[in-house]
Amino acid sequence: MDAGTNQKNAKNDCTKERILDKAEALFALKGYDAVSVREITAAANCNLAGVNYHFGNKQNLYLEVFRSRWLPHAIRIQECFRESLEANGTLTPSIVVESLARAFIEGPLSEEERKRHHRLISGELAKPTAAFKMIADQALRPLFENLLQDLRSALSDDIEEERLALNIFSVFGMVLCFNFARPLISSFMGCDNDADFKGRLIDHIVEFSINGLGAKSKETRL
Amino acid sequence: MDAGTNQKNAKNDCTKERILDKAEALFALKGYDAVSVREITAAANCNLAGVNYHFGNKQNLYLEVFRSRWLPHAIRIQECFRESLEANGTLTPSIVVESLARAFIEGPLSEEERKRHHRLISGELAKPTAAFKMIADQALRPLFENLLQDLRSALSDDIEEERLALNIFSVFGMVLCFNFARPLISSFMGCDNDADFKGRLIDHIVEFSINGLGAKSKETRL
DNA sequence: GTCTATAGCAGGATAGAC
DNA sequence: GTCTATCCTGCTATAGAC
Repeated sequence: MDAGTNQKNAKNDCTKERILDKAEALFALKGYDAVSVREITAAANCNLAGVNYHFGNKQNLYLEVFRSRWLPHAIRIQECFRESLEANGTLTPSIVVESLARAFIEGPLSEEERKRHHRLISGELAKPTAAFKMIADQALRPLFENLLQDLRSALSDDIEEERLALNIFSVFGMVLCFNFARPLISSFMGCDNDADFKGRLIDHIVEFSINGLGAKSKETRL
Repeated sequence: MDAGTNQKNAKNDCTKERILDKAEALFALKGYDAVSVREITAAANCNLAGVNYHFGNKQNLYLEVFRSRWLPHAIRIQECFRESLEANGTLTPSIVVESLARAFIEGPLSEEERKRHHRLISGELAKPTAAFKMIADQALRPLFENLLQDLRSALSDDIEEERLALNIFSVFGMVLCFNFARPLISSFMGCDNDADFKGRLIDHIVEFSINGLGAKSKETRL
């Protein structure tokens, strides 16, 4: 399928990398406990013992999937977000929200990559494992801190810290939910889950959020 | 712990019910695949064979947990929501949103029940099994259809159907995310996840949503 | 670095006594 | 309806040949 032609793949498309690829796909699809090492090695077309040789045990393989696959994808998404902010120049609330929504819903990843990425994080949010601390420290919290700064300068600066944080989680919650429950949503709404729907989704999130955020900059009560 | 004294428990607090109770708790805590039948029967203080005798197999036990535990809780939450709507008389957007958020975040369930309830549905949203169809048909879709009606009459009635549905998912997404990622959120925000925080969360959701919704009734473009 | 072979154990499920 | 005893499959992990 993936006809990698660069030098890196020529050497790296070895057993270890194939195992990581298949492990990522299977863990995303079925969750840690539902996937066996046998299933992974069979899919990777290598021997059962390969996982223990390269990663020590199944747990470490799972962690390595997050370290070497999930995390780089998260960083690409966040870079896409920041590039969009910089391309726009001034920070307005709607630019921040639209850049964020677009990076996560359309973003730099392929559709398959995006799906795997979100299924992996969904699993960790639902039932955190050792991988959770890593992704919280290295991806989620830095993003949260950046968003705090971005929105603080985009909104009036007398906004209460807690309200600012709740605003971020509201926007982020919408983005996450629309990603992770999108099949349910398009099924209930009776429309296709295609690129056009994604675009309308982003428009909606921006519009909905700006009004929610916007009111905060006008009022000083509480 | 649970000193049930009514007649129903006197007869029903038998092996079958104990298995269901422990299965609900364990499936919520660790997910289907990570829980063994041995673990459940040990917790329920009964024999290993009890699960197969009463439920046929592990899958059916899981389904029965949703049928006999999750679904009744979902119905109690929705009843709480509708009672709140009726107690308020006229349907305004803020009454609909506040009633919804309150029913799901504070609601009629105990803290433990609520936690189990949300962990079970999170697991099904992340990795749907046969239980998903049941809860979608019998709980999620009816709630969605009711909310469509409620909000249509609370907002201007020339609102586009898709926008109405997206509004519902936005509000619902915030409620779900604040439930299911609340430990993460209070950790990032550095505040306790107590009753007072829940109250502020509900206020925030209402305020944020009303501004997001409100704009829709003013504009007719697109 | 990759393989075969296997140890050692935990899983779901069943048969049959009580 | 509950128990014991057991089957058998599938799992992770390891030892050791190549």
